[in-house]
Amino acid sequence: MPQHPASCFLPSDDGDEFQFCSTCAFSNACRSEGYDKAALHELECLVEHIGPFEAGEYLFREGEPFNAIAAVRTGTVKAFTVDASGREQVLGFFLPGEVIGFNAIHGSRFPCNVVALDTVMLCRFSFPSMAALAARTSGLQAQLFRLLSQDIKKAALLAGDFSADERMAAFLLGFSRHYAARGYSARRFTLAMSRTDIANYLRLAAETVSRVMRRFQEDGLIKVNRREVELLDLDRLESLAQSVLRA
Amino acid sequence: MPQHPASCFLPSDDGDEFQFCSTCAFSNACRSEGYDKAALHELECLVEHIGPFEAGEYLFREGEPFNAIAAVRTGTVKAFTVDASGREQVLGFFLPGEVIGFNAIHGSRFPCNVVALDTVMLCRFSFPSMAALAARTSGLQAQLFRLLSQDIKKAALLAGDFSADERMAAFLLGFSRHYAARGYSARRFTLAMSRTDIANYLRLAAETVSRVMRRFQEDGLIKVNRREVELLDLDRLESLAQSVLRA
DNA sequence: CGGATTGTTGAGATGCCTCAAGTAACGTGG
DNA sequence: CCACGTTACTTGAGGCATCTCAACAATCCG
Repeated sequence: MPQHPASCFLPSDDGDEFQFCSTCAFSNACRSEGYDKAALHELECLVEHIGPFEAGEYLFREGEPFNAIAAVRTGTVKAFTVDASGREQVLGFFLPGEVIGFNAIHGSRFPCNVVALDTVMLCRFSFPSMAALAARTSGLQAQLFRLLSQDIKKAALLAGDFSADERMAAFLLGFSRHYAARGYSARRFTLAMSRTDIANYLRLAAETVSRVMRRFQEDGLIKVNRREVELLDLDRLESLAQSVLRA
Repeated sequence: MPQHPASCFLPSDDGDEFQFCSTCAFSNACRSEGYDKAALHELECLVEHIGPFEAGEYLFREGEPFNAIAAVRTGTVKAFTVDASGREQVLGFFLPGEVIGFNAIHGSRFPCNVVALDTVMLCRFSFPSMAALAARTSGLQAQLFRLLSQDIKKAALLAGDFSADERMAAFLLGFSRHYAARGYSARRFTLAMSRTDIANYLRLAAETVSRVMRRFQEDGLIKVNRREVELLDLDRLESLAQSVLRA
C-alpha cells in the first residue's frame, strides 16, 4: 500500500493502488502519519499483491498452517467451517479493506476455510514480519490490536439472540455502512453471496431469508432483484437492527 | 506475577502469588523463559493487584474509557450488555487466569459491563504500558496477539446455530477443560452464576436450562445439586458438544 | 419466622425449520 | 440462438424446538 510508486517487488502494472489502499484497514498505518519513513518503507516491502482468484477458489483451507494475514483489495470472500455431518457454518464475509486471518493466530492454523465469491485480489503480509515491524512501529502495533479487538466485537454481534428480521436488517446495514465509509453508495449494492450463504451466516434457513426479504420489500424497506439490493428506508432498517448493532 | 518476591509496589502480604500466577494467561510471558530480565522486571512492576470485589460489584461499566486489561486471579466474572428494552445479553464468563478487556481496545471504551459473581481479585495492567513493553519483548507481544485471537474464536463458538443440548454440554465441558488444564478437578465444580445468567449466555430461556439439566441428570450424564455440578459421563458430553467445540 | 430471590415444572403459543413443489436465471452444447 | 439441464431462488403447508406465561418449591437472608 505505498503512497508512492512501489520501490520493492510490487508489480509495476498496478496502476490503481491509491484507490485500493485508501479503503484498506491498514491505510492509516501505511500512510506516513508521523511514522518513521524507514518503517513505512518496510511495510511497503512486506506486502505481496496476490491474485486474482476466481469465484470458488480457496484462499485458505481449514487446518492449513498460519503464516500470513491478507487484506482484501477487490472482491468478496467467505469464511466457513464444515461440521462432522458435512454442513457449512458461515463465519463471515470479507469486503475490500477487511483483513483475513486474525482468528488463525491462536493455534497457528486456519480454523476455517476461506473462498472467493467473485474475482478477488489480496494484499498478503507475512505475520511474523508484520509483528516484527509492529514492535518497531507503535502505530502499526496499535492498529493490529484494534483490528483484532474489532473482530472480537464483530463475532459477538451475531452471537446474540435476535429475530430473523433483526438479523437481516443488521446484515443489510452492515454492507451499507461498509460501503458508505469507503465512498460508495450506502443505498445500492450487489450481494456477492447466495441466499444459502446468507442464511448460513445468519443462522436461518434459506427459505426464511427469502421470506424476510419479500416482506421487507412489501413493507417498502428495500427493493430486491436477485442479488441487487436497494435500501429504501434506512431509518426503519436502523431501528430494526439497533438491538443487534447497538450503535 | 513475579517469580520472586515483588520488588516494586506489590502488596507484601500476597503469599499465594506463585499459585495464582501459574494458572494465569500471562504466566508464560511472566516466567523468565528466555525473556530478558529487564523486561520481566518491568512486567512485575506493571501489575497492580486489585480487589477483593464482592459479588455484584462492577469491575467495569459499559462506555467507560478503556485503559487497562485485567487478569482474573480468583473468583468468577460476568460480562454483559443491556439492550434498549432493558434485557441483559451475557457475553461471557471469566475464570481465574482469563483476561478481561480485549474487546474494549477497539473503540477505546468498554462495550459491556463486567461484574463480580463472587469474591474476585484481579491483576490490572495498564494497556499502554503493556503495549510498550510488548514492543520490546517479542514473547509478550506474541502472547497478546494469541490471546486476542483466542477471544475471536471463543466469540464465534457460541454464534453457531446449535441445539439447547449441544450448547449446554459445551458450556459444562468448557468449565471442565478450564479447570483440568489448571490442575483442578475436571468432573466436579461449582457454578458461580445463576440459571438465568447461564440461559442468557447460551441464548436460551431459563426454563430450558432447567429442563436440559434435569434431562441430562435423568440420562446419567451429570449430577446437579443447585450450583454444584458433577460430570458423570464425559464421553457422551463430549460427543454432544463436539459440533460446538470442534476439537 | 417471613419475605425475597432463585430454581423447577407444566401447559399452551409461536417463530423458525423442514419438506415438497414450483419458478426463474444461467450456462452449455448443439 | 435456442433447447436443455442445472443451479438458485421462491412459495406454501405442516411440524417441532424453544419460548412465554403461570404456578409452585426450595433456598437464602434478615
